[in-house]
Amino acid sequence: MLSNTTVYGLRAMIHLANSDQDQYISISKMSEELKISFHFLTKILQKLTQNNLLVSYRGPKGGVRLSKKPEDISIYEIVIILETRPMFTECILGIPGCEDDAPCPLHEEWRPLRLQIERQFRATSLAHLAEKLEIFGKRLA
Amino acid sequence: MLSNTTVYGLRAMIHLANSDQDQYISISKMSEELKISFHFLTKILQKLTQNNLLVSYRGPKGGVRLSKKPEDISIYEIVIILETRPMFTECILGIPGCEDDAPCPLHEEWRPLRLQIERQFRATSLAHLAEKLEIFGKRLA
DNA sequence: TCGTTTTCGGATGCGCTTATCTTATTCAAA
DNA sequence: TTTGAATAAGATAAGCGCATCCGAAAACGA
Repeated sequence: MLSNTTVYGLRAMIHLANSDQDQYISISKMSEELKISFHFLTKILQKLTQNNLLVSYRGPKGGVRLSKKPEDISIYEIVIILETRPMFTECILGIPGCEDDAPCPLHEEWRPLRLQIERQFRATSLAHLAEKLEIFGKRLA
Repeated sequence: MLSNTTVYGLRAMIHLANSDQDQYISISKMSEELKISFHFLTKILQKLTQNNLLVSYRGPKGGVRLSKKPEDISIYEIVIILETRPMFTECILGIPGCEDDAPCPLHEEWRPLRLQIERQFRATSLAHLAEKLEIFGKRLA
């Protein structure tokens, strides 16, 4: 469903939303806590930084932090940046040009499901997920 | 969402449901009409044959045909056979051991969506899709 | 100014799915 | 019985996402 890259990015973002917003969090520390390869996580967070979801800072005491409040970041934004395929628009049979007025046989069944997934992703904020992490002790690794 | 293998398998099965059930359909002919590599399609249909969704016949006038009526084959069955990942049960954050009583932060949001996808896939038969193909002239390639 | 810490970004290697190729086997018709 | 048509199955290559590595640049502290 989601690529590894996206999954790692989501976990890292949830972790950041659950950390102190006023300081930069070191990528190496995060990679240890989330059990994600440091170099790989660096690559992923770079992409999120380039797309203005994160602010980075180099040097001692450096790291990354969220560019806006966790309430204002949806997991939809993260997925769109990290996922290479257009998962919220593509045809489930992979047929080029499949649209509402030129649909594949599965189009009518798939479209509402796809839309519902998109709505849920848009409606789910990092703050919401971080809160669950706090209250219910849910896991990221 | 679905692998290429599964997508090709689905298209071929819909095509078969839309063909004469009383004769074997040649894989080479099908590969031409669906614009799928012959050798690759062969591999996919072999797997469907091994899992008793198709019956094959070698030699002249050979090919494959559906093992039961198109009404009795759901796309769920096809996906389960061809998809390597357990897409109807796996955690969307890829966290091992994520379950109802040990959920990841996204678990509660994802579970109902996943279930709905599964229900839709179980409820959609090849006959239903083939009918659309007939009546509305929907495309497979 | 120098050394240390940390992110940045390009280059490289690995592994799995995808795709192709080749040989064997089966069956029907002439 | 021979020949050709067709699937079966294993071996092999290509492509891409995954993962790693390394040097460069930036920032801080001494």
